[in-house]
Amino acid sequence: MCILKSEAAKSLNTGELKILSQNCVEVDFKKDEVIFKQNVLSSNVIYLQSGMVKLIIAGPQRKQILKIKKAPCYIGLPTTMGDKINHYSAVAVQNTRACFIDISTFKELLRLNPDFSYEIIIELCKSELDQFHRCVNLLQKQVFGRLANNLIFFADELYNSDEFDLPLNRNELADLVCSSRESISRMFTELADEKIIKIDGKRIKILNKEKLAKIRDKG
Amino acid sequence: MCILKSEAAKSLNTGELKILSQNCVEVDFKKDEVIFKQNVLSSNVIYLQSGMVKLIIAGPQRKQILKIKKAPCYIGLPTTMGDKINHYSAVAVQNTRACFIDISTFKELLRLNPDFSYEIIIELCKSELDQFHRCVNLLQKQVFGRLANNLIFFADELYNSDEFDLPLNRNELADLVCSSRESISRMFTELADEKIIKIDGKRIKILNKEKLAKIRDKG
DNA sequence: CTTAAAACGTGACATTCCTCACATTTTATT
DNA sequence: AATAAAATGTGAGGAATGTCACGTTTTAAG
Repeated sequence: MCILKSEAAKSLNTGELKILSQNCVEVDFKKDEVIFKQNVLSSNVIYLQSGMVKLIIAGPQRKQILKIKKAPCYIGLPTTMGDKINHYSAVAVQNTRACFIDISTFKELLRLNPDFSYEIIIELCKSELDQFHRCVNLLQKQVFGRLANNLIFFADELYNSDEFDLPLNRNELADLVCSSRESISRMFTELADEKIIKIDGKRIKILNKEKLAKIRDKG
Repeated sequence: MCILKSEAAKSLNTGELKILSQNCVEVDFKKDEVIFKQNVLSSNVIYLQSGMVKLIIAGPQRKQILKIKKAPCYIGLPTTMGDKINHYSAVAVQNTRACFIDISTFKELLRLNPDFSYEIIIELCKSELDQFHRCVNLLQKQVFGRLANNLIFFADELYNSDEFDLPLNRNELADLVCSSRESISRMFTELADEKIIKIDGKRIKILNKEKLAKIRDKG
């Protein structure tokens, strides 16, 4: 049963786990499949078992990739609990397995088990702090710094390796750092020219992480 | 007792309210006084009884005003529960009365009362959704749109009036919309020239709200 | 009331980076 | 393999806006 692996679920007892297992459906998604959609009624809390997902919001001018999340984690907690309607979409960037928990079941568990609630509260708080930092970073740095920031995030947080396949194409990278496809292209070639990264299509290898970190930090 | 007025506190019973009242201190702050400070150990959840507060984070290049919050509300919930150290500061922008709740008391209440936990969860979720929208707005709009957005926010959400005294000076407005003092100045004069607003020092009167809303929406 | 300090307004200039246009490469489809 | 479609790279030009410099106004302090 999927959610068993969740931190928060450790605090559930056998009876509660049974409730959960009876109201929880596992679904597989292929790359680019939509897991939930902005403006649609939200009725499930989703726990990612495996894979990776991008959260996308339709902004006033263009779409914006809010963040990329890797299993294991919850997705859509704020949008499911915070409003009746989804405020953003979730799309698989790899093959992904997700566990859909009915919202009333989830609420029931929160009510039954304060420890579970507590874990969820901590998770929400951390996520909001994270969001503050991400936002300030995007706002105050120039495109170069924002791109470097994300490349290092990919290497350190998503793939645990300095060589990886980009989870996004150039257009989506632009949507992630709020720039344009052309600028991303230009910066990639510049980073490659300076031997900071090596690029081959979607394949990225970070050659000089100190320099890249300097670009990230200087903005 | 201050926190009685909180939505979440409605779910507390008499015994729980007693615990709360015995571990809760009211403090008054004058304009510009610091309520809590970034990078300092966080040990209290704060409930604003009256007044108004700005949340400020030190960004990579400059300071950033995350948001302005008006009583009654909690402040610092994410930063107190999400980490040991404050990730941002809170400063009064008016005379403000705040209720400091010891964090262990707060956690105790969360554990005792699932309804209270639930209310906090909902509040955190809404706040994160809000933060997503604010962030995307700041990222995708030009300075004009961001400024217009905030002027309308001041009028509609903070003061419930189209005439008000700005809670921030020009420099702080720049920190709020991530721009420069000079740009804010120039935009104010331009908005005044077009008879969209009337300015007299800190006093602002919105003369043509439709036009202002158009500027906000067009970016 | 006087004076210093802070806040504010405005012009000139430089920089970042977006947009448009088009060529090239890669991927998908038949 | 041939063709279409999508993704990518690159140059030129322009718009938005930050920075610097300086003058003026407002506020605070003595």
